[in-house]
Amino acid sequence: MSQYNPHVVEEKRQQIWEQNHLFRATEDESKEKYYLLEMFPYPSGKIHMGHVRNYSIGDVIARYKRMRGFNVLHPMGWDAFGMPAENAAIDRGIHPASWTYDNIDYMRNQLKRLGFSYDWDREIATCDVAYYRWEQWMFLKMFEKGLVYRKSSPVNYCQKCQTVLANEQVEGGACWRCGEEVLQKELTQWFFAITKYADELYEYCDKLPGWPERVLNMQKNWIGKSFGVEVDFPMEDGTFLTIFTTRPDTLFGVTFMVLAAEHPLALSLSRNTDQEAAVNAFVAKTKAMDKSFRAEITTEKEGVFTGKYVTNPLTGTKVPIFVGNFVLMEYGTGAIMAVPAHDQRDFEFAKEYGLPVILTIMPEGGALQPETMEGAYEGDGKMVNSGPFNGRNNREAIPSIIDYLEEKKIGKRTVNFRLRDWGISRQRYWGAPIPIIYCDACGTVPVPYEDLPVVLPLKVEVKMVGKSPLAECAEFYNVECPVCGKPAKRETDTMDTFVESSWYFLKYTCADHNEGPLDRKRVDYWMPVDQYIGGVEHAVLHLLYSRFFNRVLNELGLVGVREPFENLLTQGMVIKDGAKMSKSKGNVVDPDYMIEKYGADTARLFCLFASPPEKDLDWNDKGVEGCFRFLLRVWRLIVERLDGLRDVEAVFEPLNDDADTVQLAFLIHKTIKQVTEDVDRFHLNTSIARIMELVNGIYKYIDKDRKEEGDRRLIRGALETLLVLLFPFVPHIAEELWEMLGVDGKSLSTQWPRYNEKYVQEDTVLIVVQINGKLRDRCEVQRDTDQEQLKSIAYDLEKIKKHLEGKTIVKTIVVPNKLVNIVVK
RNA sequence: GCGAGAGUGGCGGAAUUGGCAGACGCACUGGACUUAGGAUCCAGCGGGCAACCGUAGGGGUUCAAAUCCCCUCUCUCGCACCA
Repeated sequence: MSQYNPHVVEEKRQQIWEQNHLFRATEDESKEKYYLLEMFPYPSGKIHMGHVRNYSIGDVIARYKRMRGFNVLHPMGWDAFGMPAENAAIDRGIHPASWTYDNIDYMRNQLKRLGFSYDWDREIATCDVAYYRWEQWMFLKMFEKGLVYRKSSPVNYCQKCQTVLANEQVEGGACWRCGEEVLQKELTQWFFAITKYADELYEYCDKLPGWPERVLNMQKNWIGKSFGVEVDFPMEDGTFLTIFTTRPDTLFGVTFMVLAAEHPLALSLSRNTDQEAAVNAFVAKTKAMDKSFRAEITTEKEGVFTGKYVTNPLTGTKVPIFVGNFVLMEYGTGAIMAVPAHDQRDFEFAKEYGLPVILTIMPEGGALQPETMEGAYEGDGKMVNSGPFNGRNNREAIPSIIDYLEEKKIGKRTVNFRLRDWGISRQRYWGAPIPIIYCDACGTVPVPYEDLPVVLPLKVEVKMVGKSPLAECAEFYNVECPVCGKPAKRETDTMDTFVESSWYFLKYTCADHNEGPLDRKRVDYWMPVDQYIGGVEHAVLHLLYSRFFNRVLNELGLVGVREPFENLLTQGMVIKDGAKMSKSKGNVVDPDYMIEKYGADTARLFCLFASPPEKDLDWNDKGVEGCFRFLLRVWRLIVERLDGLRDVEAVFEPLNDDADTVQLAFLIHKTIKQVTEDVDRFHLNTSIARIMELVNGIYKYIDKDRKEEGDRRLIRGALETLLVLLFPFVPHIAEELWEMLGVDGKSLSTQWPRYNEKYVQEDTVLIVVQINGKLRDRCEVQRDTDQEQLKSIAYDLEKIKKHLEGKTIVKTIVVPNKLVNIVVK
């Protein structure tokens, strides 16, 4: 009898798959397509368990969908530009390109050894010129449409990575990649106008039922849509100070105004007044303050009077204008109306500077006094001190207040977003060059389409100098102006690597297409992605950028759909000893080691079985061993009985009335049903549990020596079913055993089994008998026994009789085929 | 602070709709086979001698609640002076 040797089995199967190009996808209008995508990895060196998990989940679905008859696209590639390649170059003197391509070779081999069913013919690496040249093309198109622009503004800067970061790449004031504190720097940078799509990106969150609520909330939160009103407060010189507020119901309580230090009026208002020196000093001090410190909620609220006043357009009251450290120039108009009675920040500021507090909302049944308040009242209630709106509920009054403001031309309805444009300039080498030329005479000139690609030069010394290494490469940046022919300079910044990942899913659909950016016909065949699988860490990065980019490409006529990802599954992290697996924590389990010790099938099985895909997975070496043992058990189940089963023809129903035999038939069909339903809703862990139960059931059945022909045929049917169900999860061992069984003319991987309704529902059902909702007994009865009969059966049970002694039956609830509940007093 | 999600045996986790709580696996205990067992097989495995009690805690709805509602606590994640 042959031993289970995963290495031999896996190598053999993988060779066969590769030789036969089994996972190659071709566009075929006659078949229903299914585009399954897992987030592509960064080629950092080796894959980690998070990858194994992500791709194991994906592979189950890919194989399952193929077995269900779908034309499946399941591609893989490399998010190959980025900082670590440069760091390796600096640390070890290896060129980023060779470091990257070596890693890709190694990791591709790892993925192949895990047996994932990718169409490797469509593999892409984003650092290939053939890829990024079309990104440059897209950049130029966006430039023409005004969707990419250059401006000077304060940007996030990581000292350690020596580059600018997008807002989405700053996590709690620190660099998302290295954790270094992020500084603010005034720089001229390129931006993608993602804010033009803010509203649509926000509103479509409600049209993505296939996405996890959590991710949609994070996106909505990030985009930050808020409804309010812009109100013009007249100033003494006849101009207006415009503010944005979501709380027009507190307008009557405004006692002062606050400008951001960066507000254009901050300095000009006090010019040539007594307050000038104080304001100048305050503005200088505030601007110099570290942004993350300034944004700290606990930072004390400070400000200075500008010497000027505005008039409250509703009350006619004169209120002073301050410059304050807690107002953000980036949000709204950079100026606020302050209502200390109903906003805690304003309250603190008012207390500090002795400003009045006017109450405009009274809590239900309350009697707040401005003099005795210890904090702002931010709840709802009845409006007071509010002229015509007195007595109304503040929330309900808001629409009519805004109507009133609009009518009087004091204000207008406005929607404000938190989202900022996406800064994509990176002062780094290993990225796609931005196809722009600066000419003293002609200004900013896009590289002509016929001059694309702007190839990233390989002969560049990579080092950390605070600017792009390309800025030191004269052959690169010295060019002729495409317009006037005079000497000009190339842009030396490269694009954020998130630009590459914003459209890679489109490139897969037509990876070999080089005559243009994308082959619309093939794009439209495959798009949208039916199922996307990846980590939740990209909820507001990649997943938001991609939605934006896809819209732009849709408008450029390159894609038919507006939303790229129909369904999204965010898998949990891999945890060990209470912490995320990571090199720095020293708790990593190396996939190579797992393959070496147990084989790919075991590694995959454990990742799938130990927890449901969307939850964190707690790594457990003993659990891995259990999975290996299970595969051994399956192996033995078949191999030990091969001789007696090889020439038997499978049946999937009992050929005699033997109770055990009938039961086995039921088990087969029930397992098919449950596994199908569970895989369909991504309950992969319970699918595997069901299959384990099937194995246990088969063992139990064959425990009694089954000599009868009919019984043997059913065993054969059970084993075939088992292997087919196992195939998406552990394809190597399943296929190997299938071959050993010698199933003529039937392919394991093309047929997902169907269950027979007849063997899913038994003729008898177990009825639970409760008294006052507590389980007292059970009994087996014929399916669909009528209610009255059920009642009398229940009353007749010994245990029930005992419990009923001396009690009065109030009523009896009968749930057909399920339970009887007797209510007694 | 705001928003979202979660809390079930020693552990990972089951329980489409309110209807047998703890499937499946790990760990553990006992036994069988064995020169040996870290292999395999069999049995047991929430607590309690029991009646009973048990899904973070408290209240409610219901014939019936892990599941629905309210309050409290704890944890995780995201955003955080966003006006």
